[in-house]
Amino acid sequence: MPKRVDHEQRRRQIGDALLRIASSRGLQSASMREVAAEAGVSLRLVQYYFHTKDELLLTALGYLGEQLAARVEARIRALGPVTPRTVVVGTLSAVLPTDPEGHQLTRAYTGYYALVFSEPDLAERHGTAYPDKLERLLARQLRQAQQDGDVDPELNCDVVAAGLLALTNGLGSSVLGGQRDGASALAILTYHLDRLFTPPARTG
Amino acid sequence: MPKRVDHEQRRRQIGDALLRIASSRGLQSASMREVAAEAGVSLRLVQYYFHTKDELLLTALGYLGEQLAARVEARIRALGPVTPRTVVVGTLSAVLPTDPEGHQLTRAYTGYYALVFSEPDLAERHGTAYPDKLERLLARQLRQAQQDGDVDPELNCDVVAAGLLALTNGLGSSVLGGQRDGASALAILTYHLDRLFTPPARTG
DNA sequence: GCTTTGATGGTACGAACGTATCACTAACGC
DNA sequence: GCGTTAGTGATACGTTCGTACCATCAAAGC
Repeated sequence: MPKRVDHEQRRRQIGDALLRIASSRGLQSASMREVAAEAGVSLRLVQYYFHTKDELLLTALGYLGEQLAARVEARIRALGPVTPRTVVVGTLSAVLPTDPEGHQLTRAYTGYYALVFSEPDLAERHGTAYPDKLERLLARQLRQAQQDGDVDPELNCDVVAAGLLALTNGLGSSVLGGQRDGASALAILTYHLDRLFTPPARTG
Repeated sequence: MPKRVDHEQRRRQIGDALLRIASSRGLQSASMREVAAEAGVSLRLVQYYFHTKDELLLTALGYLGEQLAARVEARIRALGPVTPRTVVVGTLSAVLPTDPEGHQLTRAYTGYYALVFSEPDLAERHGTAYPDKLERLLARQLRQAQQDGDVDPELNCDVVAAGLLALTNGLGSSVLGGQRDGASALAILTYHLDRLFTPPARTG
């Protein structure tokens, strides 16, 4: 055997190069040759570690998911004590492209989202359950907040959670589309979250 | 001169073929050859009426905008008397993929949205002001509703309008992604609109 | 009636893509 | 120490793309 190279490290290096391209020039500019150049390796190397392009795309998508999960977790922890409100705010604000990392994540995810339309079978080989899980987590936190008296008990948590996630995704799209910047998107999200987490002022 | 053909009609025929492909197989499957086949004409014809592919894409995007505007207008009229509420509900529900036409529109728009990431100069040659105009229209209607006493006067209409549009776009994306169907997306939108258009129950 | 010109068909060209093939290098097993 | 094999390089193949080129046909102008 030859040089004994760490395969996982090499795969990460190449997968990260793909994600970098996806967030800068767009995912569909991420050809095998472009990825190889970005990673500083030869085209053959990319083929060697990923037998096909679909395998590369799927693997990189996995890395992207890990990145996002770590970002969400870091956000929540940075918000101090873990309460339903901090979990919801942290999760949603982490998804928003408010900083370069968020921008990169959103851009890459959008690229994958668009890719599914042309290659629907790609989604089947990858658990698309991620948004569903996020939605259920948000709904659970909202129900807890209701019990804590921080959210109007008459609200339908499932519907509100779905709405919050859709709102955040829509805001992210508008930022990527250049319609507004990350700060104002975050302000809009915060406005709605503040309204949500204020108990109904029944005394006027 | 030869057959004296109606150019505008031919351009529509070809542009509509592109939009059909965009909503069925995805916009990036809409090659010049595919469009020609879908329109039932030769590749040369497509080149004749659209000197370049960008011109075809831009023209078809214009047709798409007209289609959406007509749909929005029809929705509002179908809701009966023109009030701020019917305008807001009609506009947002028209954008949602609740029926085949809405599905087609959303799919095509999503394709264009994704295209802008790889060809940013394409957006510059096309007034991207459409979402902004929609947002301002919604904000105006909300302010009117506030004056009519149908909406909490303490709400920030600009922020709420932006939120509603983002919510609707996010819901549309989730439908296209197969996460939920158009009916439940409409239910979520309606839930939030109902909450918005109910004056604050200050009397409990 | 011939010529000009708008409309159309067929096909070729160069580039980029994903993938496959062939050749070579260097380290480990025995 | 030498053959086996993991790792790497260069390049070729077939396809698809946008676009360009050449030929043809038919209607209008004089």
